[in-house]
Amino acid sequence: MDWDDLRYFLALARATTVRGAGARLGVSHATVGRRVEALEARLGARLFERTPEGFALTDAGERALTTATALEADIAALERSVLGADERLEGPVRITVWDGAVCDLFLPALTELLTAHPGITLEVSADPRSVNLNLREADIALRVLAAGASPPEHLLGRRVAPLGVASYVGRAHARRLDPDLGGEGARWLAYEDRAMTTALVAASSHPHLPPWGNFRDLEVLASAARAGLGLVMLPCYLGDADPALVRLTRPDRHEPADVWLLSHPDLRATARLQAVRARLRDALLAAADRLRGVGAEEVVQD
Amino acid sequence: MDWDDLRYFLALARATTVRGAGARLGVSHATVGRRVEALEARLGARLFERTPEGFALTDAGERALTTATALEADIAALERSVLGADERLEGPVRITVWDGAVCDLFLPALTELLTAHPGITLEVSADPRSVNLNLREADIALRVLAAGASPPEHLLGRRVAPLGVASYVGRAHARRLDPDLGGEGARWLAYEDRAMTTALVAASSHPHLPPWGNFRDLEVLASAARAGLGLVMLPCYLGDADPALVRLTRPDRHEPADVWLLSHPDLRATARLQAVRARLRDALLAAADRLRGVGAEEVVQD
DNA sequence: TGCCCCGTGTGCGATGATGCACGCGGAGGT
DNA sequence: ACCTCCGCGTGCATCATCGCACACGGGGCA
Repeated sequence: MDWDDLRYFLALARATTVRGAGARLGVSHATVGRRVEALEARLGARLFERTPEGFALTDAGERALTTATALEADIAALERSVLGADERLEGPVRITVWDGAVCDLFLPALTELLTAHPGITLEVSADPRSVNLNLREADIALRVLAAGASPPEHLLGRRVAPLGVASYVGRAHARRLDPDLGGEGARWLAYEDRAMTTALVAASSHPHLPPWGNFRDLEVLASAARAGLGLVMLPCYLGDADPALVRLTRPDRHEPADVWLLSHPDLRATARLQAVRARLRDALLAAADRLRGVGAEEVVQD
Repeated sequence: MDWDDLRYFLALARATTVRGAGARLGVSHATVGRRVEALEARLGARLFERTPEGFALTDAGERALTTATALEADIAALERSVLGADERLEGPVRITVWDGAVCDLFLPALTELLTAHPGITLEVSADPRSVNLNLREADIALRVLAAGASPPEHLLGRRVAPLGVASYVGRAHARRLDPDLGGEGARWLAYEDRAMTTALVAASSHPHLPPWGNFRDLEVLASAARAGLGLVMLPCYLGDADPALVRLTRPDRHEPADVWLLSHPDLRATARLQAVRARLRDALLAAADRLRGVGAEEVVQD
C-alpha cells in the first residue's frame, strides 16, 4: 500500500478526468491512471466508475474521499507545524495576490530583504479565487474583503488599507465618453461578477448607464477602457497608475472594500515568513494612499 | 511532498534504526535513510537526531509522529471500509494464531472452501504478541484470554472454547520424573512469562516443585519436556497430540483461559472473511474437546 | 450525417529510485 | 587494550516507474 496513491486518488476525484488531475499534480495523465489503478488493485475495490463523462466515484470511492480529504488536511497541518518552528531565513515564501498589479506596491520594498537573504525564494501567484491557507496553497495571501467583513475564522489577518475604486475612461476617449464632458452613449464595462457590477454601478456617479460586456481580469478591463470600449470602475491603484486612463470628471470614489493581509497562525513564528510579512505590511501601509486613491486625482479639464 | 514518505518516517520513529525500519517495511535500510532524508529536506526541518544509539525524534519529529500515527489509523480504517463491501470470494485472508500448532485444529476444515474458491489466499502467522486489528495487521485473530476477561473494545469477538492446560512429562522419563510414580528432583519448565508461570505452578498438582529455565515458545517447551529436562504445563491440544508426552498421574487440568475468535466489525460483511470465519468457528467448536483436553486423558500405569 | 475535438488506454525510450556491497566509526566484551 | 560486532552512510548495477507519442472511441457542432 503506497500512501502517495491517495494523493493521486484525491486529485482525480476532484478533477474527474485523469488529464485534469495530472495537470494539477504536474504529472502525466498516464501516471494518474496507473497509480489509481494500482490503488484499486491493492484495495481490491473499484473506486471510480469509468463513464464517458469522466471518472465518477463509486460508493467505496466516496468513503475513500472522506478519508483522503481528512488526510490532506492532517498533512497540511503537519507541514505548518514543522514549518512554524523554522528559524532560518531560507526557503520558499509563497504569496498570492488577488491581482498581479498590486505587486508594484510591495515588491520594491522586499528587494533589500531578498538580496540580504538569497536563501529566501519568492513565489507570487495572482489568482482572484480564494485560496485555502489551511491546505498551505500559499503562505501569505493578499485579499480584498467587503468593508465590514471579517477574515475567515482561525486566520491571522490584518487590514492594511481601504481599497478605493474610481471610474475611469480612456484618456484618448474622455471627451467622447465622459457624460460630464458631453459624452453620449457611454456604458459601464462589466465584471464577470454581475452582482458586484450591479452594486458598483448603483453606487457610481452615473448609475443610469447600462453595463456592457463581461470581463474577468482587471488588466483586460483596463485594456478595454484604454481602447475606448466604455467607462470602467477600477481599483485606484490600477487606474491611477495607468497613464492612458483618466478619472471621470465627476468624482465618485468608493471605498467599499478593504485590503487584508492574511496568513496562518501556525506559521506566525516562522522566521522568513515573519520577515516577509513585516516588510509587506509596512510597504502596503506606506502605499495606503495609492490603494485608497487619494492624492492622485486628475481630471481632464475642458 | 510524497505522502508515502510518512510511512517510512513512522517506521523509523518506531524502530529507531534504519535497519529495523527497513526490515519491517521489507525494503533496504538505504531506502529508509534516503526517503526520510528527502522528507526532512522537503519539510525543511530535521525530524530525527542522529545519535549513536539510533534515530531519536526531535521536537518537530514528535509533532510529526502524532500526525503520522493518526494518518496510519485513518488509512487502516479506509482499507477496512472498502474491504467491508467486498462481495467476492477472492483475495487474501490473514489469520494470526497465538501458537502455530492450533492450525491442526482448523486448517483441515478450510481445505474444502479453499479448493472451491482458489482466489482466496491464506496467510497464517503465529505470533503470541497481541496484534492490532485496527491497523489491519490481520483480518482474523485467534487469541487466548484469561477466563472472565473481555476482548478489546469495539472488536467482534466470539469465545469458541475454554483452553485446557495440563501437566505433562516426557513419556520416556515418566517414571523418573513423575512425583506420583516416585520421581525425585522434578521441576517445572518455566515460560518466559514468569508471572504466568508462577500462577500456573501455584494452581498445579505439585505447587512445591521449583520452576526452572526460561522457554519462550510452546514448541520449544514441549521439546524440552520430551528430552526429560523437567515437567511442563502445556495446553492440552498440544500435549495430548504429542505421542512422546504423557500427562502426569495426578490430574490437574486447569481451564484458566478461553480461546477467542476476534475480528474487526468493519470487515463483518466481507464475503471471503465471513466464509472463512464461519468455517473457522465451526472447526474450533468441533474441536472444543481437544482444546479443553477432555476425552484424551491417558495415564501411564505402573 | 460527417467532421472535429477531447479524453482514455497502451507501447517504448529515458530517468530516477532501489538493492547490494563496501568502508567507517562506536560500543561492548574479553 | 584489543578485538569483534552492529549500524550508518555511500557508490554502482539493476529495475521499476514515468513521460511521450499514438490509436481508439464518443460526444458536440455544423
